Amino acid sequence: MDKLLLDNQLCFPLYAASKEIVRLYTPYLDKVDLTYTQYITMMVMWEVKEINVKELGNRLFLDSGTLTPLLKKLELKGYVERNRLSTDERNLIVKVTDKGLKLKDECLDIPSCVSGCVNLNKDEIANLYNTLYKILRNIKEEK
Amino acid sequence: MDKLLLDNQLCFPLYAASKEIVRLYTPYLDKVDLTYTQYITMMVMWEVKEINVKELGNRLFLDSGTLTPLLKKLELKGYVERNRLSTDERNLIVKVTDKGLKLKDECLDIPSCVSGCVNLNKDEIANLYNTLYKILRNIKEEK
DNA sequence: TATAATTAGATTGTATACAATTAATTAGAA
DNA sequence: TTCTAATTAATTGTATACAATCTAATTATA
Repeated sequence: MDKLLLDNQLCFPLYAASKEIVRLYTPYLDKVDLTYTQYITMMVMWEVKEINVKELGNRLFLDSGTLTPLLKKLELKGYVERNRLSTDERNLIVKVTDKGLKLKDECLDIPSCVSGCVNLNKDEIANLYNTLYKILRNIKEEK
Repeated sequence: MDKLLLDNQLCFPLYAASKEIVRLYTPYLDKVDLTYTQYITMMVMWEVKEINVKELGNRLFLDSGTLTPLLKKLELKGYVERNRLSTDERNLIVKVTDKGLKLKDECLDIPSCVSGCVNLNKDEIANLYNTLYKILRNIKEEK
């Protein structure tokens, strides 16, 4: 068995499926002028309202090299504010604006639109979800 | 149930796990001077020896915007040759070189190194593999 | 056969990703 | 307290990704 055959890789379909699903989001995200990465960033902001870059990066598995320019764009669009924490100026606090909160209403239908295209049954969804988070936990533990 | 909560997304752990696993490859791929995308491209080349950009893109779920610069880099490293098909000059034929074939020997241990870190059992691997390819098939059908 | 339509790659522009480094700030130890 | 270590973002550089456009080559068709 050839371990270097593309068909024998687990990572490749993961990589490809991830990209293809993100691509499915594009037409819907275009309508609200967000990229996929900006969209998941806003999800965190809708949930926590306020967070520093470090913790945001932990949740999204992204570092400041990705987040700094991305957050500047979200700030330009008026969805978040960026301010240093007065008690510890190393921390940049990202805070969702009213406009940012309102954006959520426009995104409500996006998840169902995309999940329709992926077309998995409930068991497959649950198993996939659990396995993916198991992978993420395993990798995080080894750091 | 909040459909726009990050924890309720299926795409997000897919996106994050994909990135994290690709990152696991990096130290091993650095040793053979390949990026992950270059690595999966070489996998196809090891299998088929010769292919045009279009078909390569179909297999890898990548387009010429990604592949053209990537293939030029692989050519610079001496792993592939790029030549137009004389019978139809629109086609660029990518052909693996002897040096490219030899590279495979240096990559033999990479899959097992990475799969060790992911740490899933056989059933989980099989289920994940099947579900991911089901997603890819479903998305491809809808195009 | 002349022209329109199609096809295959290449190019352009925008937006990630991430390693490595830097800068500013704070915490901690001598 | 003073100076070193650690922490947090920002920056730099390289490599994807991909939509949109462009160019050249080929095919289809009126």
